[in-house]
Amino acid sequence: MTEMLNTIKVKKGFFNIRDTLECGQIFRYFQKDNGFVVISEDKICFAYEEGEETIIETTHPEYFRHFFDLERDYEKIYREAIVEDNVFLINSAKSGKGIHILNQNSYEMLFEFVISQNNNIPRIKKIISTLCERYGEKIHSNICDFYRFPSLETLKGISVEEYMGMGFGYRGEYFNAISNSYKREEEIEEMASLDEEALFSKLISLKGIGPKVANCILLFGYHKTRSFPIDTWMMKIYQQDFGGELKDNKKISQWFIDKFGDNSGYFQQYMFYYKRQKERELIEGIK
DNA sequence: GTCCAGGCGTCAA
DNA sequence: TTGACGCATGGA
Repeated sequence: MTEMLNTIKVKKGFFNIRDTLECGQIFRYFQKDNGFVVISEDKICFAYEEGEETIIETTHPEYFRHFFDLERDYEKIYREAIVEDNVFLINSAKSGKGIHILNQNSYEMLFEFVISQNNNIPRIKKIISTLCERYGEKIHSNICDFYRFPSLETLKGISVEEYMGMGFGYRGEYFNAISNSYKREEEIEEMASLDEEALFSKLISLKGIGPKVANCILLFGYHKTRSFPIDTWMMKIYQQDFGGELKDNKKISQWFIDKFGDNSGYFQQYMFYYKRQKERELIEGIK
């Protein structure tokens, strides 16, 4: 059942595929040849740059047009960032203006970001791909065969020991507890109708989800942009580049949301990515 | 070997 | 309410 590969073409000005994928919002992608393979639900695409355009090849063009958030005016967001009164934000926006916030599956985001806590990105990706290969449905496609993220029913059947065997560490307990606290996978999708506050409190009531992970799920799983994840990197930014003195992560997050409103999530992502890039450059410079 | 990672739960004070 | 601590694991 091979279907036709369709092609989406996007102007590169305010869409950069590498920055969008590498800015820490997605774990299910990898480099191949001159581009990137991206997996979501039971769908896959291959994206690469050619001249002034980004080309996305897929049998599900409508899905990935929305997935990459191509309908939104990112130039507007960028323009609103560069008139803010903070030089670090302005530099971040100039550097990362091609970042889009993806529209990912909220069920997958919820579980994947539980793995992210106190963990590094390469390792998060590795754990997720092991989980999918071992327990996910195999999907065939013209781009390459891949494995779907395991269903809720499947997750319920995985023991803590099996999670440990995949490198989950103590997060295995959380997967066990959270998967058993839902009856149907759709319950997680359906929470999209809640407002930020209600959704946030539902999420942090789950074992293993605190304010940081909840904010990531709000932003990356539900596209609620009035959210602002505070991790170790954003804490550095808050202290070093905004002169912040609050200690409580929840309060710091709220402080940024009060400042940036509906742009919070986008600006957060510009800055997170930029800070990590600068750090890497610094390390490269020392070598 | 040591430090740290897109933190959180627990338990004292 | 806040602060300290332990937690599994592997990347750098």
